[in-house]
Amino acid sequence: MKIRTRFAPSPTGFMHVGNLRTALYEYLVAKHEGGDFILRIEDTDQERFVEGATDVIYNTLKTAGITHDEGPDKPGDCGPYVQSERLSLYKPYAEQLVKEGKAYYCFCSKERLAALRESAPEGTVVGYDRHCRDLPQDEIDGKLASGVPYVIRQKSPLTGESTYVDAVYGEITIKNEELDDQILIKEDGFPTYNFANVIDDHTMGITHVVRGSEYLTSTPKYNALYEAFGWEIPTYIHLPLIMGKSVDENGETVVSKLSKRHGSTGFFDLVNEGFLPQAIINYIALLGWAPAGEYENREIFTMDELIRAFDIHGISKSPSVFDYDKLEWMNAEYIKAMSSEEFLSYAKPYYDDLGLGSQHYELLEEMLKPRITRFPQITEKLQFVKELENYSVELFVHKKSKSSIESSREILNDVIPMLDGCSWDRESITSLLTEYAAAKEYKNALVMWPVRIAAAGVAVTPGGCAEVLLLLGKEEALRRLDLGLSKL
RNA sequence: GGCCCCAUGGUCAAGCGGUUAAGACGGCGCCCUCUCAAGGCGCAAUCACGAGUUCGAUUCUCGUUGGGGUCACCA
Repeated sequence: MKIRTRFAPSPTGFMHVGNLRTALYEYLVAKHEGGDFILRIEDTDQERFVEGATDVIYNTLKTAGITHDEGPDKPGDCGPYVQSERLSLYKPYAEQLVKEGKAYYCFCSKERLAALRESAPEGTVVGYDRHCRDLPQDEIDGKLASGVPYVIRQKSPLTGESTYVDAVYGEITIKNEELDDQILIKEDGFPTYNFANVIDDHTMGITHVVRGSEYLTSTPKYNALYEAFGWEIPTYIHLPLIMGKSVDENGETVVSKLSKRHGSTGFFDLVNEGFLPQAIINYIALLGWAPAGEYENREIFTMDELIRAFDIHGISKSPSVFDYDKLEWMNAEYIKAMSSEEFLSYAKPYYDDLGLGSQHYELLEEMLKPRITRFPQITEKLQFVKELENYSVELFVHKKSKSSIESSREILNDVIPMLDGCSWDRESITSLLTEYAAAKEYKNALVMWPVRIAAAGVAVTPGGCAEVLLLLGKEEALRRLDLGLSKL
């Protein structure tokens, strides 16, 4: 049987990396077995409609490289793929259950339910008291006829226990008394998420339900529905949650479900900060899953490799903490592996902003590739090219290279006229400086340091002395060197 | 609070009765070096605790502790 999985986000206008990872695993589970991956939009909550939110979903999947086989924008045999367009479909199913005595009309007002909850003893939580579960038929008919608002509730078993097998967590058993008579159809006639989910998954032929572990305890309710209809229960693959780490007001480190307070958690937030979509995907693929066999210990994966290597048995059961440092490292790995063309395509906007032309591209790539972990860092790393800081003369003093004010003065004084007559290429500049050092019996460091400092005006530059001079151009470089000498 | 799940270094994690308990990120040190990186080499750091089972437990069972999840006319 062909495997079919689905990603069923609700359009909130924001794609959390946790949701993205779920989508990724759903995609991988299907594709590893040559199955289909379906996109379904769950928008039954009328109060939460967000304009343009579905576009965020499409764009995320597209830039993440997760392509669905069927969806609102890719018609298949199970459409429509938007729940709000399937509304007429759900109620008949619920009514069928009512007829069969597996569900019932409930006329309890929201006020009554709220009061019920409030009456619960301190520290406890109570569910619905099943007030309408066994109403006399004539009372039901009367209320229906006079138009009393109602919801349809599922009749959950009152005793015993329900067991199912999850592909990653194994056997899960829940006492039936823990199960509420969940609402299937809301007062507005719309299905609840749980109900629509089951109907859709079944009618769309979903074979493997992949979702977060927060559904572990409510799954028996889903199964009760499948059983009520006599449908085959899908394979469940529950995923461990993604956590974030933060420090509370007492300085204690606390771990909790990943949220905004842990930093950027939206896919596009991360992209805007300079994280590459492939790196993000690669990183989250490894958050909660470990490859085995020939792929064991491998860290860098293309999507095709992920598809080949993915295996349900490698999915972890315990929650994992999102580690921005590791993501950063991985992003750098992707940058280092880029071709020159690709690197340039990402870097060019920053070069343009700094006024660095194409004659510098090769040198810039060499300088930047091992030094940036995200492209936006280019601006800061090369700020010295754009403007010379009003630096302090103390910068010329460097203990390790033995550079001092005096030595710097002498060296700049000697070297400036020489550079003035020097051909402006890396080879020439480097040999001029090293030969000067050799002639004076100075360490290279002693002469390179002051030249670089005078040219850049900052202690840290992404490259050496010659590279800095080259980026500046002869005229500007000499102007800065003269300025530096005048400070000494 | 009831119920469910989880538990290997700071983090991601391999392990699936007998191992010197992998690897990666991060940290630290050394090398390289004009700064910062990158790269190379190396170091520190883990089986939460307590009972069992067993010739032998990180591994199996139970309990404790800790963490997470869940108890909506939200999805």
